[in-house]
This record gives sequence, structure tokens and C-alpha cells, in this order.
Amino acid sequence: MEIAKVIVDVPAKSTDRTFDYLIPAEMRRWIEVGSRVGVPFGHRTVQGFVTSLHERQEPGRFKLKPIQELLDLVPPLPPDLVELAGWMRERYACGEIMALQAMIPTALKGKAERYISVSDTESQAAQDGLLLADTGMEDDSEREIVLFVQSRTQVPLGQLSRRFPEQAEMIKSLLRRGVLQESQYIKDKLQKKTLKAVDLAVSVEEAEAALAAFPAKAQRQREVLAWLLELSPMLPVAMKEVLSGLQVSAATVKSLEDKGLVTIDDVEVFRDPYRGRDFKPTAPLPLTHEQQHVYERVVGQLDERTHGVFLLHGVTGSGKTEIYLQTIQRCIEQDRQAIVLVPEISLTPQMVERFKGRFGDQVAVMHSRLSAGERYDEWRKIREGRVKVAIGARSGVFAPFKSIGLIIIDEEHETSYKQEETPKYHARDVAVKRADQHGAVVILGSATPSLESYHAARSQSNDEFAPLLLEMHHRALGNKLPEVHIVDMRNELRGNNRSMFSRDLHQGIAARLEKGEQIVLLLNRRGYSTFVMCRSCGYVSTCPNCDISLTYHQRSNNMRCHYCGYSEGVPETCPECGSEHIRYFGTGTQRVEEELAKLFPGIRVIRMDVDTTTEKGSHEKLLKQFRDKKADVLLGTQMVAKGLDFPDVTLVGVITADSALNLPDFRAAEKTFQLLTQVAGRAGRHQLPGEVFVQSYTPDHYSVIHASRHDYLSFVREELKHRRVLHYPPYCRLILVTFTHEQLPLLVRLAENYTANLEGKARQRGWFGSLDKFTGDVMDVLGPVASPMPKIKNRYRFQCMIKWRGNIDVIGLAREVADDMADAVQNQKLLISLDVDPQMLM
DNA sequence: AGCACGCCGACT
DNA sequence: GTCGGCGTGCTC
Repeated sequence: MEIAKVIVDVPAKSTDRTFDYLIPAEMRRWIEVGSRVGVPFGHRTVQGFVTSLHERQEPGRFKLKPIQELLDLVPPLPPDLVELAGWMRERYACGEIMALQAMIPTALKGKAERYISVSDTESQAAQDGLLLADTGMEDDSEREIVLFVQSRTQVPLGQLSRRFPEQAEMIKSLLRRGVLQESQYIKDKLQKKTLKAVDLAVSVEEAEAALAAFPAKAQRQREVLAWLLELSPMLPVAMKEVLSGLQVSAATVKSLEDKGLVTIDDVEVFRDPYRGRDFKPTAPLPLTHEQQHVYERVVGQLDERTHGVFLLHGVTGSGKTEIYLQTIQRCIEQDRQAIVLVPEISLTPQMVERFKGRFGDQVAVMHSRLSAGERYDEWRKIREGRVKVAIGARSGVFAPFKSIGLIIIDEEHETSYKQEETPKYHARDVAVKRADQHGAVVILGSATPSLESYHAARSQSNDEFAPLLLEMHHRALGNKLPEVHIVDMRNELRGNNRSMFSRDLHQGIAARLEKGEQIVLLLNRRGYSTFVMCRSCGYVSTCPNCDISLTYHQRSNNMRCHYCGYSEGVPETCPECGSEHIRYFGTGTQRVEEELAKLFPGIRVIRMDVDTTTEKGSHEKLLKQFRDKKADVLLGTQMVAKGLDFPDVTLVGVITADSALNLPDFRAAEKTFQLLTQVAGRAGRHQLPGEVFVQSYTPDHYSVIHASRHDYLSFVREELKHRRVLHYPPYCRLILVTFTHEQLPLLVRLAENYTANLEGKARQRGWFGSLDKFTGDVMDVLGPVASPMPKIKNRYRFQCMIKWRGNIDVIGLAREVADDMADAVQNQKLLISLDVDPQMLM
């Protein structure tokens, strides 16, 4: 194999194809499909991925460039992932390189670094005994530069220009004249984690002697040395510990090093985020009848070793996790590996503990809280076959296992499985595709399956997947689902209760406090203000670049834009009218916390929201405190609704059930139903019976009512009716096309242009029409209109929505029209982005 | 995305 | 007369 086709790391439309390279003879044994390479590309070196190998050069092409370097001995991508990237390119209308990059840890995203060395002819001359001066070097500083470079063989360009900041011109001239030469190598972002470690450089006896003879005035150094001697059997010790243990500065230790008494070394630390933690081993639990039935169906499919998808609809507490664990066990016994995807937010220590407890160190865990290096290490465990199970959020679907037997997607309905940045993939769909490649089984688990999945299971008509529906209606421990009361908040207002707690919820909390039982309070975050508003004139601080309201950040005590990061101070008086009645409202949860403290003096509250969980491990700490009953109330946003299991929680309160219902999103009802069902499931999971209060301003809404009755089926029936009438998924598919440009009038024209072109081409193919009037294969375009976020980072935004159904390549067409336009329109400042199957319509 | 090539304004 | 502005075109 002499030729490699390579996808280069240049994210542009015109480079979204393979480029051919010669494989140098010495690399032939090592280059494989999936290899990461450095290749010359134009006038620079870029990273790329080998996607196929070929015997010889295609005729008609003149001289190919050779691959410059091979970046890893083992290709970071197995061939099935390379193939999957090609599939993603079509499915999500993204650049293939974007798909490939999404599959590997960011630590492996290399960039070319420029190095300077003395040119070959020049070194040859030096070897031949000629002086550098003979080659026309007249200036002393020129000579200094060349000698500097020569003395260290190769110097990164950045380092050289830092060393000779005034001589940039001279360096350029030396390069031009060929005295110095430049080469580029790909350098990984990864830095190995090291720790400064201090050790004695001499024997204990010598050190003691040195200590005795120490100059009296170097008191601090004496202390350090004495301390090190005391610790001598346990050396080396981390520099950090020396500094904090003795309250000395690094300079003190450094002086000891200069004296030759101690050494300070960089020691590589192996990162294990769960190091030092004991996981209680757990044995498989006996299964209930329902569980047994589900287990047998899945295992039957596993044993066939063929592809199959199951939608596991089980009420909260029905024991889905135990099914996951036992089917994974079977999968491992077949010598295949398993991937478990969970939403980021519920990738809690509780969850990890259960898997680590059952499978021990055969488990790799990947989540966003890990540092880049930690993630890379976990990823390597998978790639090198040292683990059998990978648990992770969305991107875990790319775990580079050799032979996958099972992919589990827990809380299948969660929107976090859809990546909002390019590549805008949905982990559920990717999982199904990947399982198909491997002949593997997929389990989609949820108490509230997405309408897409449920409908696909019921109608068996989806092209991409038609899961088999498995249901569990009962809780594994036999206890009942909690009783849910809907509280009509309009009555509270009429009853002159202006508090955010209804009288019922108030009483409920008081009762639990008395009995020493625990409470979970959920605040549906949206709808609560975190912005500054003037009460006199209604002024709201907005971002000058993006036209959206600025959010108040407590930590930095300033106002910040979510989209572009712009920040400014908190205004004291209103910039518009000068009024002093300008107020910010703390985050929603803060307000609730304050009110709780007022109503129930002495109440112990743990607040969990973005403000209190940014620090690493804080999430875990807070939950542990609550579990240890250090608090009466766990108060939080969405993150308290998912997957938590506390035996003493008997009351769940939802402060505002319906704040999401007013959002302009066709999934608003579905999301409300899911959230209410999930949070209700936190109550009464063990011996004590649970009770739930749902406060609502729209208590008659079907999502609230069906959630209160734990009636998924009725909700789905009603919701599907709406979707069918309004032509929304699952009765059609959507593509959201967003256009951005600095100039509004031009943007509008171009967006209209796009929809017209798209419509024209669709007509030619006989696809165009209203979804109302036509059955079967059809597509329609809505818009263009201004985006809900009409301006971000000084760029205006317009969008149009494509609705379509059937077996027609609308994705390909939408992309084609976008590409044609970008070609035709001279103005490159127009950006068109496609979101296939969007989750957020904002 | 870079980076070089190429064709028009303000300076030694 | 040149230095350098950034429009546009290419990268195996």
C-alpha cells in the first residue's frame, strides 16, 4: 500500500474531501485506516486522518507529497469509527473532519508547531571546518542567533523570537538566505500531568551533617531540611506538601537544590479520577417477573449476536439500572464490550458507584468534569482493551471498543444527547448506527420515552430504527408511586398568598421537618429572572453585541452575556432614567432559599445550581451531605430531578411546574411532562411513602394532569394528536437552517434567496408541497424569519425551517443548495448552518 | 482555516 | 518610486 487518502484538519467546505498522499516506505507497516498523521498541505503542515489505503497512485495525478509524520503507533480510530464519520457527514450535513474530531479526546487535537534549525548545507559547512562567518555573516548578533539555534539543534519559532525579541527581521533574513531553515511538526495539546517532587540529593547521614553545619541565618532552609530528614523513609514528597506543611516558599526549597542537598523533579502522575476510592462490590439482585421478562428478551437478542433495538419503558424505580447491569454482565461474558450513555447531569457518583461496584476496574468513566488529561487516560483504557465497560455522556457513544455487544442509553428522552455544536449529532441515532455496524443490541431506557422513540416502536415505521417496546409498570421494591397533588397557584393569589409557597406545600414542609424526613424542591429555572431590571422604566441591561439580556453572576458580581462572554459591572442606578429602583434578582434558587429561611427559621437547605456546583467534586459533596442528613431540603434546578435515590425523601415540591410551557417550542408540553414525572419519582422510593406537590398556574394542562397521574400513555396519545395536526415530529422531520451575516438587509435577501432556490429544486424533483395536502414523500419550507436570538456577536441571524417526511434526500438537497449559494455569493461573510433534527428551536 | 499571490493608496 | 492594505484562490 503506497497511497493513503487523508481527511485534513481544515474545517472548510472546499477541503471536506480526501487528499492523496504517498506513504514513505518506512511508514508502510504502521499506517492504517484511522491513523493520525501530519501532512504537508499548501504551505504548512496539518493534522489529518487516514480514511483508506490504496495500492498505487490514480493515473493522471502528478507527483504526490509524502506523509510527513505518523502521530501515534496505534491508530486512535478503529476502522468502524472512520466509516461512521462518513455516515455522520451525510446524516448531519457536517464536515467529515468535524465528525472525526468529535470521536477522539481533545488532547489528541494536534496543531503544527514551527521549528527553526540551522540549514543542512550550513551544518555541513560547519562540519567541513568552515566558519559560520565564511558564509557571509557579518553581524555579531546574526552569529549569536545561529550559534544559539545550532547549540540546541531545533528551536520552536516562538521560543526563538522570545529569546531575540528585537531581531525578528534578522531571523527572517537568515531564513530567506537559507542559513536557517524552518520545519513544522504536529504537537499534541496533551501535556502529561506532572508533579514537582522533592527528594534528598544526598544520603541521610550527609544531610544530617549538612544540617548541623548550616548557616544560622538560613532558618527556613534548616526547617525544610530537618522536615525532609524526618520524612526520609517516605521520600520523595510532593512540593505542594512541603510548601503547605511548612509555610515556606518555593524559593527556599530551590536554594536547597542549588546547594545540592535536595532534588526537585517533575514526576509523571498517572491520573485516575477515582483513585483511592473504595467501591463496595455488589452482587446481582434477584429480578422481579417484569425485570426477568425484559432481561430474557434482551439476552436472547444478545445471544443471537445480531443488531436489535429495545425501547425499555419502565416507571421510575422499576429497576432499569439492574437490567443494565445484568445484561452488561452477559455481554462481557460473550467477550464483547458495552457502552452506557447517561445524560451529563445524571452522571452522578451514585451512578458511577453502581457500575464500579459491579464491574470494578473494568469500567472507564468519561464526563465533562474530567480534565483533558484524565479523559485521555480513560479513553486509552478503552482503546487498549483494558476495560470492558464505558460509561459516559453523549460523546461516550464513540468509545473505541473493538467489538461492541451492547449500547445502553439511559434517560433516552434527554435533550442533552443532541449536540448543539457542529457536528450536531444525536447520540441515540449514532448509537443505533454504531450498534448496527457491530451487530450489537441497543437498549433505550426511560420512564418517559421521547415521542420519537415511542412512536417508532408503536408504528414500526421509522426508517432509521424501529425499536421493540418492553415495559415495566411496577416499582422493583413493590412500593407505590407517590401521590401527586396539583396546587392551583391562581387560587393562592386569590387567597392573598403572595409567597412562592402554596399553603399546602408550606404545611407539607412543616410536617416533614417535624418528623425529620427529607424534602426535595425543584425550581424550573426558566421564567425566573437573573437579569437587572429598572422598576421605574423597565430598562433591562442587554448585550451590545447580541441583543439579549445580560445575566447576573454572583461569583464575579457582574453582568455577563451567555453568548459572547461580554461583561460589565452591575449598574447602581438606571442608565436610562437615573432611577435608583434598579434591582437584580438573585438566581431563582437563591430567592427560594431566602424565602425558606424566612418561613422556617433554622431550616437546613442545600442549594444545587450552576453557582454552587462549578467546582470540581462539589456536586458530589452536596449530595453526600444530603444523604448524610446534614440538611432537610435539597433545593435545585433540573439537576435534582434526575436519577437520585434518597431513602428518606418523602416530599417533593415543584415550585413552578409550567414555566417551560410558555416557551415557543413544540416540545414544551413533552418537556414539562418529563420533568414532572422524573421529579415525582424521587419521592418515597423506599419504605416511607412519598408525596408530591406540583404548583402550577395552568393546572388544567394535559401535561400537568397526566404527569400527576403517572399516566404516560394518556399523555402520549394527547400529545401525538397535537403533533399530527400541526405536522411536527414524529410525524415529520425538521431541518433548521440558520443564516448569519453582519449586514441585515443583505442577510434577509440571501436567506430569501436560499429558500427560493431550495423550493425551486424541490419542485423540480417533485418533492415540494404542503404536508397538509400531500401524503407520502414531501417537503415544505417555512420562513425565512429572524431567529429567536436575532443577533449574536454582532452578526444578525435569520432562519428557515424545512419540514419533510418520506424516503427523499432532503438533507442532501439542503446542503447542496447551501454550498451552491456559498459558491455563487461572492460575499464569504455569509454563514449557513444546518441543524438536522433540531432539539432547540431557539 | 491559513497562507501567498496580487493589485491599489500613503509614505520614505 | 516602495510598503503594505486585505480581496480571492488553493491546498494531494
